[in-house]
Amino acid sequence: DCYLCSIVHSGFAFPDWAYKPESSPGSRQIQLWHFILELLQKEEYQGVIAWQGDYGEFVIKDPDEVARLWGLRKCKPHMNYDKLSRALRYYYNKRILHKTKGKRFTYKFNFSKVVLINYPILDMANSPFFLAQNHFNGGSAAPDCSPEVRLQIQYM
DNA sequence: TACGGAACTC
DNA sequence: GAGTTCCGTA
Repeated sequence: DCYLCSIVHSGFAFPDWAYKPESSPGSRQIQLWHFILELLQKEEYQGVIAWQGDYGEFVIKDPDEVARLWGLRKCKPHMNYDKLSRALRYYYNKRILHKTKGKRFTYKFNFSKVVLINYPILDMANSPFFLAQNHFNGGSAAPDCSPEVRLQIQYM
């Protein structure tokens, strides 16, 4: 881990506010991208789904298993990767996710969008802080941080 | 494998 | 609104 990552890991936990399910009051049901982040957060699923490559990029290493777990959560015993991936594709227009072309089973989160969904008042796109953070991301201060660590740093 | 329309459900 | 199911297309 890089220096900043180790500080963040030792001092703070990743804030739930970045993706808490309660913040979508309209639909009580768990959202797929919440579920994906949930799996990504737990080390026991690293053989199934894991952060890999660019910031926000993750690979579904075992599509059948991810689909099975998702089906379990939603009580949809006939869930499969074909159906799950259709749901992921609906996130493209919403700008929550996009596909990493050429890389099999690889998608990428748009984290500024993910935070905006839960905390629209932050309106990062129009804040000077967002611009400063962009500059920060361009630098080499935190080259090896996972997206959640990067998010954490943005709000330190 | 990956995409996106269409009908359907909750 | 957020998927689920099914399917034609590349």
